[in-house]
Amino acid sequence: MRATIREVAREAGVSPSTVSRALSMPEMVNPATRERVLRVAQRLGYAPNRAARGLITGRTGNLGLIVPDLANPFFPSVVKGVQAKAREADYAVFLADTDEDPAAEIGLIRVLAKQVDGLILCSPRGHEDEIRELSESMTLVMVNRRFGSIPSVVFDNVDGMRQAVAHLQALGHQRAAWVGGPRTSWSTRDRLRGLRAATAAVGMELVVAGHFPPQFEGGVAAADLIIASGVTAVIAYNDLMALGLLGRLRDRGVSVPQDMSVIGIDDIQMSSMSSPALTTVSLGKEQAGRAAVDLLISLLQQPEGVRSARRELPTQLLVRASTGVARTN
Amino acid sequence: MRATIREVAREAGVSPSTVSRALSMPEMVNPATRERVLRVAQRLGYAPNRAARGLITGRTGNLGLIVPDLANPFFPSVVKGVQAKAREADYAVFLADTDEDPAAEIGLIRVLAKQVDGLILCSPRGHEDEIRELSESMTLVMVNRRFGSIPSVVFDNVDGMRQAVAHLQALGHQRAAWVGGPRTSWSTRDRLRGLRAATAAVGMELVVAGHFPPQFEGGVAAADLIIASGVTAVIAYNDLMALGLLGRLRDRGVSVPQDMSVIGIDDIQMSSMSSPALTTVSLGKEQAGRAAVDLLISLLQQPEGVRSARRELPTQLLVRASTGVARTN
DNA sequence: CACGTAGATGCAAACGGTTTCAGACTGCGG
DNA sequence: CCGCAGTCTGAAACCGTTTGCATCTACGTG
Repeated sequence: MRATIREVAREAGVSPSTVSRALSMPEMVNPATRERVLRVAQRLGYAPNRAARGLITGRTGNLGLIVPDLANPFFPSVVKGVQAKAREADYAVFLADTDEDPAAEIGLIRVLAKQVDGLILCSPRGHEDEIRELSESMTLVMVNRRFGSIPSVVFDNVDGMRQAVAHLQALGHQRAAWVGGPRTSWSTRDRLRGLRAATAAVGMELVVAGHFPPQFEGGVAAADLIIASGVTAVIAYNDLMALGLLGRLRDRGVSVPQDMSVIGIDDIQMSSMSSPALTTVSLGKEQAGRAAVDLLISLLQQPEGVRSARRELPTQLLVRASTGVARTN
Repeated sequence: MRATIREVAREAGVSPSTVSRALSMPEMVNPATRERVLRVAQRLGYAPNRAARGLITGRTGNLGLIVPDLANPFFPSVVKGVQAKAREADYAVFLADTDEDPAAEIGLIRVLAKQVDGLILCSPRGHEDEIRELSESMTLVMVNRRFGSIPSVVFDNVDGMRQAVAHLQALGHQRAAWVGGPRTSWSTRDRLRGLRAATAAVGMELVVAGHFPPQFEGGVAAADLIIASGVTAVIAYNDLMALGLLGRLRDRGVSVPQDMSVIGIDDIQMSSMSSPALTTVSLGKEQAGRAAVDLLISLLQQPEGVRSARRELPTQLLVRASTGVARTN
């Protein structure tokens, strides 16, 4: 079927070793023969079998990427970034979706681990101990989570929350609510931490509404609590939930932004299309994917040096139509 | 690092061949030894190296999946379906995103082809000849496209369009417009074909607005043409475009559904969240992904039999708030 | 002219499995 | 006691590469 290195060798009148060298260590072979080999390889459409190569080199040329839920538009964006960067570096990407299930996550990591050089865990929900243990037997990078010395790419949630709070304060809000995401999500904790710091700094009161599924429905479910709490502004764990809030608030006759200001996080595409358009803390999602691949590849190339590295990406508040001057009673 | 078959063999006091058999042809080995081997394998955490196995068996246990654009929510859904089904069948999935670029598509197919047993091409934009040629050297399944005898999974666009037109007719519409997707998309042609048949059958006039990018912006761009055309209803190639239409219509002061009815296709999540909520032709996206994997695996298992197979999935009109009784002048 | 050296190439082993083939062992009938 | 069939098992070849080492050639040098 496909040409093998032996056929190329025979056709070019050299040994397989020479073909191999002509392709991967060009300076070790006579320019004339190299030229001849390359031409034959070209003609036969030869490309080395990566599995066979991986067998001996111990490197597969594959990356693994694990995400909690592709149905949340945040993740496809990250995947796109990973994909693009990996392709540039000539890596292929294995993708797995855990459906927000920590157990499935660990299982998938285990099975994928054997087929890749490195793994990117996007917003992993698994237990710290398990991830830490895995990180000792393979190189992995986390996105949207940080603990221990495991390499990671995260967003500057603290600054993002600071911007959001500053915006609300400028609009005269004095009490704001936080609608949290999954209990197992690191970023929900990190964001809440940032929010606490930011509200405390400006003397704003913060009402914490607890944990909800990180989906549209989660926002819908949280809305009535928010209305009852008497705040004039609400910040949601992500845009999907913020949009859910928006929907339910409208149904309840609470007009946004006159009666209530709503801020999301992520800047997914549809948040610019809602009505009112959603004010949100924008994250460089594709950029995070690319950064994770960068980090992973640099770790793979390091002989056995620093096993730790961290990147923190900036966040930016995008003011749209869902925030306004606080209602004064 | 990881246990090899030889270590298991030594530990269990048998030869590597026996270990191999104990694992993959259980009935060929004495129950007692098999038991012993399995226990040792379990204890050592042994799992066969798939690359090594693939080298000799010629099967990698991997599937490839190529999509035009993960940023369009249609595709993540399909990916999810593929992913889930593949995992059940113990296949790992390579994912690639072509960014709607036919050239990149062909390139990615070529590079992925060598590392997988089969390939799923979702809404491929490439040229028929190239795909046909590729299909001869490997097993592939297309989703959302059909030509020649290449195995495929498609939606029953004709019936979907029929339902949409029937709905519009019942509301009294006499002139409707079609906003097409990419020229290279098979389904845009297929849908238009269905639409032509359906409108002709009921004596409705159809205005074809041409081709637009299959994104929100494409719908925005098409909106003014639609308004100018004087129709009372419009059907868009996909929901993203329909949402773009909705947005621009509102900006232009055209109220939906009083002045204009809008129908999308795909039933992506956000179409139920827009205002007004979008009437759309719902497609079983995850189901399509699963069906494609099913098909692919059955093709792989066939000794060399029928190389062709087709599945057509039903479509269903979902009436929401963006369609209403035709405006009477 | 003998010799050391450097550059280019080939040989063969290795990677971690699977599979063919043949041999060892068992139990059984003659 | 021998032969035979049947069941298990092990040795070895193989998949397609890479790579350490040996070989060979040609060349410059003393």
